[in-house]
Amino acid sequence: MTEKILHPAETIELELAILMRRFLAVTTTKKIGTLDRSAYLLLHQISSNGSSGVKALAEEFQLDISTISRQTASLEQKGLVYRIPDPQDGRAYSLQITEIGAAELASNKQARYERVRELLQDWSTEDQQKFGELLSKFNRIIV
Amino acid sequence: MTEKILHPAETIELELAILMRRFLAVTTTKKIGTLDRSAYLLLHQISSNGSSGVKALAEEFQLDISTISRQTASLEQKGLVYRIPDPQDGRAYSLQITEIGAAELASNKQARYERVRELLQDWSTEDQQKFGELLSKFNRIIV
DNA sequence: ACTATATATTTGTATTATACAACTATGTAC
DNA sequence: GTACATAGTTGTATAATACAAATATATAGT
Repeated sequence: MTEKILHPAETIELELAILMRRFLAVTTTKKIGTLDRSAYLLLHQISSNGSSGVKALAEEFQLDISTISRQTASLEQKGLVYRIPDPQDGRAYSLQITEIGAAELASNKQARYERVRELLQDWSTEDQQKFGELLSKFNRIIV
Repeated sequence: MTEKILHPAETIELELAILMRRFLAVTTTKKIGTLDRSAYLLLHQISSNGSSGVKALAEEFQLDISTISRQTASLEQKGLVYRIPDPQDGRAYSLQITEIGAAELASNKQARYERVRELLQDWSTEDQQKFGELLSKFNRIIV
């Protein structure tokens, strides 16, 4: 078996594709917790970066405004967020997390965290730290 | 701003979710090359791990057999793979990549690779290598 | 050899996440 | 005040998926 030696970027490209596939499969079927992918990140964003409107969220996640509009409507309908009309602009409003929303987010975060921690149990602390760092760094460049 | 200090696994959990979101957005809209996510990985798998049937591919990717069945049918219809009936079993067959398929795969791989290389241009070689390594390692544990 | 069961694959149907386009309501500029 | 711009919603289409039903072939038990 003559394994071709890959340039790091080739490895990363392929492994990213594989990671996507796996992760997508997992989060589509056996979803961890009660929040789906979009709900989890929306709540996280609203919770940690303060309230914001549909447009800003759409930009943050690079999704269509209509998509975010539906997703936030769903969150609102479930009582996880509520809207505050923008006093300056009658068309706009901003979203804030409710107590229930914050609790849901926290418990989901915990469940996901534990799942990852379990997966990483055999990794050295250095590798865990480095992986976190590099992922963050990578996320900041793929705008 | 009192930033909470995160355990590495918490960072990784969150950054993975963000990565998914971004990557998904990118590969859904501005798709690189002519192959979609599933086609790219299917071709890669068939090309590098030899021919296999729908069932094996479904297991590999943890997707439903019906999903793979449609995806491979689409690949076949585009002339990227062809089927060989299994001589032992009249129900089964295996898939092999065609010349066109191999060419498509190679050019897509190249385009994706270049995109990643561009993104990583400011990273040190060590970080690139380490990131590739850790991604591979992580992929192997999220079965 | 016959019948029941298991297996590989396909096809039908529903769901979900998404984008784009059309629409509504409100704001801004000339 | 009229025209244009903007925030958000709703209608519609598409793609990827899962689950269930169907088809064809294989295997096991009698």
